[in-house]
Amino acid sequence: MPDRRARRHEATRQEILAAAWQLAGERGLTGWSLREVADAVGMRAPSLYGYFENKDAIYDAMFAQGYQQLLEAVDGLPTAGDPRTVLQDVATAFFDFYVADPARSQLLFLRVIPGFTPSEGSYDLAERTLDRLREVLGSVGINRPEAVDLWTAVFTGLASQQVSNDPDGDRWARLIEPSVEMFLASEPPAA
Amino acid sequence: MPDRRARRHEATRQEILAAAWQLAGERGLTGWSLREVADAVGMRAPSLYGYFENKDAIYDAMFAQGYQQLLEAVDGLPTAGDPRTVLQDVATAFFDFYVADPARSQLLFLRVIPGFTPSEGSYDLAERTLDRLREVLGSVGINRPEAVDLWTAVFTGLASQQVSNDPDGDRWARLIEPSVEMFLASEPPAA
DNA sequence: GTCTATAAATGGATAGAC
DNA sequence: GTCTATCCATTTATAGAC
Repeated sequence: MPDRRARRHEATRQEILAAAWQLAGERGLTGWSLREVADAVGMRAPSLYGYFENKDAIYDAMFAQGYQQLLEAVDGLPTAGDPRTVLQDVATAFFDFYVADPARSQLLFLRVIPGFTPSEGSYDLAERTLDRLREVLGSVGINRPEAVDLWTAVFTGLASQQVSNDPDGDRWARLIEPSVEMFLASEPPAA
Repeated sequence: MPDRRARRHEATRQEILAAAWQLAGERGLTGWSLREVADAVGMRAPSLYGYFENKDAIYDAMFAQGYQQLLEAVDGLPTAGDPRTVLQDVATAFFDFYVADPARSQLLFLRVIPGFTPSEGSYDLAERTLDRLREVLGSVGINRPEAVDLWTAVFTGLASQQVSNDPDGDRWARLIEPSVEMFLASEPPAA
């Protein structure tokens, strides 16, 4: 068990990240400054440097945290069982995750921040998340690498269109089910 | 025929836009300043204000120009004929357009710039481009609005995955043809 | 039409006191 | 661990001379 000081430090880090997420959600992924984050947690900007080396380190922690959240969302899903049901569930979970926080999705799935590259550790987490998706799809007989790539393209595409072109509606959300059917028809699960 | 002065003015505007595209391509859509654009065209930053009201006006002109380019790419495509061929052509044309300039694609298809909204005129151009796509798809019997939405989702998805996850390869490009087949199987062209 | 000069604000980041 | 003070660079944008 870590000592009190280390835990307090970690708690403050989380507060800072929460404030950054909030601002990113309100003003766009790149639409906030360190001063604003500091204000939001009741600090002055220089104090942030006791918790993060620089702004990119905050983005990196957000990147890792975002994939951690996605990993948990995918982990909570049932595997095996009726392929149609499993695929609808994972498709819906991913879609919901994507549209729930468009700024987060830009950070995780698009290359939007000039000069920012995730650290090796954060990137590993992204890999593990994709591995977990492969497990879920594999559990219902979707194993071809090309099928997995097609799956990610279709559902990032649906979610991205939803966010960009109908942010308050469900124009593309309604296409999740037909998309799964389309996918299943062209990619019949192997035994 | 406009007088020499107006034409020179327009030519300089185009030079400025070309420089902005170049910088956006090299450093990301938001990774450049007015000063750098000015340098690239051999001006000082304040002189740009003789051609564009502000930076967002440059983004707006780029937005319009990008959709103009897409419109021309779609207009150059054959309509009618074998549905499979027509759809492969339009899918490939769109995919190539998207990956040819990821910064342009972020501007046109994603909401990446904090605070920027295209002007009404520029947005109209985007609408006309989508109308033209509807014509092409309609020419081979794809008319249902949901089918068009699904089409845009699938192919923005493929292209976006290609750019973000395999920028120098063809991992998702190779899925264009199977995706068209998948789409056709689930959305048989109406007579 | 382009320049110099500069405003006015904002940004990330560091030094050093407490 | 947090602060004040400040650096230093950068940004968009304007005023006014040439």
